[in-house]
Amino acid sequence: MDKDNFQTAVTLFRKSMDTFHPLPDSDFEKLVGVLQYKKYNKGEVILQEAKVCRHIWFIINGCFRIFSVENGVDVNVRFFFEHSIAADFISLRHQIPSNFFIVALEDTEVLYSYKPNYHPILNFSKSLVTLTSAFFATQFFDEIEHSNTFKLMSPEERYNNLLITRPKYFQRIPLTYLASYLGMSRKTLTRIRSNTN
Amino acid sequence: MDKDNFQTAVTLFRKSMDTFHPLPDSDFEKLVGVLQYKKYNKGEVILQEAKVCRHIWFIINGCFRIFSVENGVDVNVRFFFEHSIAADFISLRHQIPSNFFIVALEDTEVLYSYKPNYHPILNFSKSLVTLTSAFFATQFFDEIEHSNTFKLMSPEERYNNLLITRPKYFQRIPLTYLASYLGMSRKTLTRIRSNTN
DNA sequence: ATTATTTTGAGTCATTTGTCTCAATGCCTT
DNA sequence: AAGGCATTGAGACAAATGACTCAAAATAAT
Repeated sequence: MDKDNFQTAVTLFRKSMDTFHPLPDSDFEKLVGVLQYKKYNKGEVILQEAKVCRHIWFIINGCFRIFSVENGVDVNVRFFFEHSIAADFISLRHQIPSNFFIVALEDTEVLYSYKPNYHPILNFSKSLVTLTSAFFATQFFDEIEHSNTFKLMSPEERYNNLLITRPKYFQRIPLTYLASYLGMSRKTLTRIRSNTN
Repeated sequence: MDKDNFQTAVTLFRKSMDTFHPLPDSDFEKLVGVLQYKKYNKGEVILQEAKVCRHIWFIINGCFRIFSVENGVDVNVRFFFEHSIAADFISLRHQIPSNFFIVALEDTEVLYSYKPNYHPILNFSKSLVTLTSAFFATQFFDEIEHSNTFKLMSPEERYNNLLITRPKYFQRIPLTYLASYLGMSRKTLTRIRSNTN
């Protein structure tokens, strides 16, 4: 039943938000008021390139990938797993057309919200602003670490680093997709794996 | 006179903070209360590798580079110019030893602050939290764009992209340093610039 | 279970990139 | 002005990476 799914999802959502900053019940309830529950099938398109990203998704279970198509080839720039917040953040923030597709990599359950609905709420209380700030800070630090890998590490080191820091990626993301995420061709990734294995 | 320098710097600092979020005078004054003025000479070490980053710097004029030394070679991961906020943000946030050096690339004037002094203030009012949030959001978006270049672009495209988006870098940063920032060897950068093989 | 589709590993060959090196140039200091 | 250091461009060669390809293996669909 979808109502049950929604309640379970909201519980998970709160637990996840608490890791950024614990909210008073009243603030959290305001947020919940603008959330909706939805299921996507594997392969379903969540955001189309050239469209403006107007929603934000919290993933209950499953996975999204965000990628752009360069000369007919998918270049995956990021993956979103359960308990994380997904969007094209740049398109979402500035309400400009996205350069990317977002597609479900697995059957995926989400809570999602429409920007005109949730955005005013994020500015409602100091707690909610603090939550948002902690979210962006965390994302920023992750992204620094990620972009540093391209300067500090060889392809093989990036591979080994990902194996250690994100082992889940190798269980759930096809190597073809991981290659572009690691900034190398599939051939290079295969070479690294056959030397290391 | 240093007192004049401080006042000029504070005016510039306020203008810069306003681009994130305009603060009430009382909030801004609280911030100013924990700021100090300082000049660094070109080549001066601001942060030592393995030390914890306990300060944050606002650059009035000049430039810092942040880099790590890999097998005796500097790998520059980022540059900080005037009107921007510099630190090893990860070391600063978690108060863990830094993997990087920060060194002045030019004679540089800064306002700076000690974390135990400024940190409580950033949580003092909703406006200050909003400012912080806007800062992290901006940094996050910039870092996404930057890390995407390594997946979406060839070395030559990254070079041309930087030429367009950050022309200042080419006027003030030696090519040797830019090469590592662009994730390529100096030889490759030279080849691209002379368009030979 | 059978068929279709996706994913993967690997071979060949061309291209790109890196390492090491040296000399020319430019900049800073005295 | 002269000497010293930093920066740059480039040659020679080796190593790494990518494009194209095919077949085997794994997965999904009927």
